[in-house]
Order: sequence, then C-alpha cells, then structure tokens
Amino acid sequence: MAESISTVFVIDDDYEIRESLRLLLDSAGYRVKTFGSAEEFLESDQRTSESACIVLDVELAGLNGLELQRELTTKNHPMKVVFITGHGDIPMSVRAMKHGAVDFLCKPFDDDALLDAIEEALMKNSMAREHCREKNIIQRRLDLLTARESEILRYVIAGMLNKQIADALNISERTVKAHRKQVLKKMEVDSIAELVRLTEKVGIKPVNVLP
Amino acid sequence: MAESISTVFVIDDDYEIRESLRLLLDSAGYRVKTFGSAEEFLESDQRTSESACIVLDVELAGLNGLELQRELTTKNHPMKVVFITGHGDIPMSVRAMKHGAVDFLCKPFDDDALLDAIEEALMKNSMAREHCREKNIIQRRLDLLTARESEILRYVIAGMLNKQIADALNISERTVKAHRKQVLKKMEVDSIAELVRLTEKVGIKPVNVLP
DNA sequence: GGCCATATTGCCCTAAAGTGCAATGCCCTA
DNA sequence: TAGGGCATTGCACTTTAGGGCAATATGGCC
Repeated sequence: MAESISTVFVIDDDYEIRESLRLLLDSAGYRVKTFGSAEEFLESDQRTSESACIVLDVELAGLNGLELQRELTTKNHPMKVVFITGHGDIPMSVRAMKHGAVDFLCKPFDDDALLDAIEEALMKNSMAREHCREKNIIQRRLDLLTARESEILRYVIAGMLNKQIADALNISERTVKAHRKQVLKKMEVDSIAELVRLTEKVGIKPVNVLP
Repeated sequence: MAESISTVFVIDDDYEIRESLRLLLDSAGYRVKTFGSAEEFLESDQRTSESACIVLDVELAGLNGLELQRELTTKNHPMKVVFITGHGDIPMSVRAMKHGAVDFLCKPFDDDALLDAIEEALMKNSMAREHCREKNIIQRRLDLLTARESEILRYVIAGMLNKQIADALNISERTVKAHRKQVLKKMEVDSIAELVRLTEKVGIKPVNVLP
C-alpha cells in the first residue's frame, strides 16, 4: 500500500514560527500549509485526500484560536486541533480541551510533544473520516427508501413478524413482504442481522413493540 | 418519582476548604463526604445508591490528584472528577482534561462554575452507570452460554442461515437449530434483531462471512 | 388522457426457521 | 458406577419468510 501523506494546517500570526514549524513538519514527512490568520484559513481550500489536522495558535488577531475551534466544531468539521500558545492560561486551556482539542502546548514546546500530538490528531481525524464515510454510505441507501418502506424498516428491525407488522399497519402480510424485500434490496443487505447493524450505526430506532 | 440525592466526594488537604465546600454543597442539596488525602478516600466506602462525583484538589501530600485520577481510570471507575487547584499550571490542566476530567478550576473559583461542573460530572456518571448496568445484564446472560452456544451465536448474528452454519461447523442443521434455540432463550430475546442489538452493545463480533 | 411510481393484494410454491420427542455418546463429578 | 451437563442427530410437523406472476388502485407529472 502506498504511504499516505497527511496534511498539517499551521495557523499562527508569527511568520518566524510558521516557517520554523514548516521546517519541522516538512522533515517529519507531512504536507504543510501555513496561514497567518483564522480568516485566511477559512477562505482556503481545506479539502485533503488524506487525513489532516490543525496546529493552531490561540492568540490571533481577528478570529482567535478558540473561536476558530468553536467554528469548526459547530460546522461538524472532523479535523482535530493542536493548540500552541505563548501567553495562555489555565481557563483557556481547559476550554480548548473541553471542546475537543487534542493538546494544548505552551511555547517554547518540545518538538516531540508537538509531533506526538499531531500524530494523535491525525489518527482521530482518520477514524472520524472513516466513520463519516460509512454513515454516508448507509444514509444514501436509506434515502432510496419510500416513506412506507422506511416505516416497514423500523418494524422489521424491531424483530416483529410479518404477521404482526401487517396487523399493526392494517395491511396484508403479502404487502409487508413486498416492502420488506424492497428494503433489503435497497439497503444492499441479505439478512436482518446486517440490516440491524446498519441501522444501529446511523441511529435509526425500531418501533416500540410494547404499545 | 422520589428526588435522588447525589453524593459529592471532596478531597482536599486544606480543612478550611473542605468545610467551606461542605457548606456550599450541602446547601446545594448534595450529600457531601470529605477526605484529607487520596489514600483516605481510597480506603473509604465509595459505593453510592445514586450518582456521585469527586471534587479533587490537585496538590495533595502522598498520592496527588492527577495520580488518583489515573488510579480511578485504570480501575475503570465511572466517577467523574472536577479538579480544583491553588497552584496549577497549563500542562497539569491539560493532562487532567486529557484523562477525562470534567473541569479544572483555579482557586479562588466561582461557586456557580463549580456547581455547574459538578452537575455535569453527575450527569455523566449517571449515564455511565446506566450504560454499565445494561452491559452487566447482557454479560450475565452471555455467561450462561456454553462454548458451543457462544460460537453459534457469532454465526447467527452474522446473518448466516442454519444450513450455512451447519456446513461451516460440520454439524447437522438440526444441531444448529437446537443451539440457536438455547441462545435465544438464555439471552432472553425472541428475535435475531434483538440479539444483534444486544451483542452490538457489548462488542461481540460476528464471524467473518467471506472466508 | 397517458405514463409512472407507489402501495396494495391474491394465489401458489419453495425454502428456512422453529419445535416436540426421543435417542446416543462423551466427560466429569459425587 | 450412576447421574448430570453438553453436544449431537433423526423424524415429523407447523409456522414464517421469501418470491414469481399478475392485477388493482391512487396520485402526480407531462
């Protein structure tokens, strides 16, 4: 398998630091993209074919580091952040970590500490990407279902018999079978077990059996 | 439903602070237990009927706060920690948060900030307890299965037909049916769908179908 | 109006699942 | 050595699931 090249986005308003980090990360084998401000980063193309993460200075003119992080999380962006700071304090670091930062390093920091944090951020991003991709595939299949088929699906994954479903929906068993067949086909599975597993992954709840 | 009374364990080597926190938390409606050291806490009875959390001073003689936190996480203890500190620094707070602390407050802290953090810790503990209870119930049922039944289970939740399972294990289809019935009975479910959901919750993997 | 997607259902047949009953064989423990 | 737990299997029967084929009905769109 070809070695994948991960990207590290460096956002710091200090040119010296940007270039110093570029040197370090370049030689560590990453693709590096630097930005002098959060705005500059947001306007750029953040798409990457492989996993990526952000090394982010807390103190930035304009949108600061913590605000950018918040922006990313509300956008449900899967990229993880490693903070670096020159004049941070504890509340700041706690807030960053609460919001999912991988690490929060004070300048001058140890190169290895940064590289470790970056590796962790990349790994988490990689897993989040994979998870996201999987959910998208399932969702695309779910979107193929008609309203009625979705309804039948929720009965099927509750483990109900065709007869019971037919009774609950006041339709014939034959009709339930017809829908059920369509559901399995569109979801690209050939067993209830697989169907349950797929629906669990995207949080589809079975109908309540008790009432 | 009766109002549940949560417990807050306060661990701080400063008597004044312990009593001040007791006052605050008492009047906030919590059951409070105070300890002067990590060791004292560890030797105590930490069982509670309702949810609980720990307010923990970082600087403690003997086992310090971070070490106690580590101890708890390795023991897979579901109680969440809210740190308080007089002389903490950023690396310390980051380490605490990385290990799952709910918050890390510097003295003198805002009472409301502490109460908020405690509420969050209690809620997380409550959810963890519920999750744990559920897993225990499932595990107890799994423990009733014989080795062979567990094996059949992993084939069943892979969505394989009795015929295929029989073939894979080189036994008759009738035998598979017998085991399958036992599995459903012991797991207290009456459909494959429910069985799959249970096994997903405790991380039991289906057999690989491809090979 | 005509076409199409969707929902519905019947008839009929095959395959698979689920069960009851009974029996055999192995291994371990009291 | 007897009894218990477990794995195994056969036979026969009922219940479900799954499909093929065909038909009806409804509502929307061109």
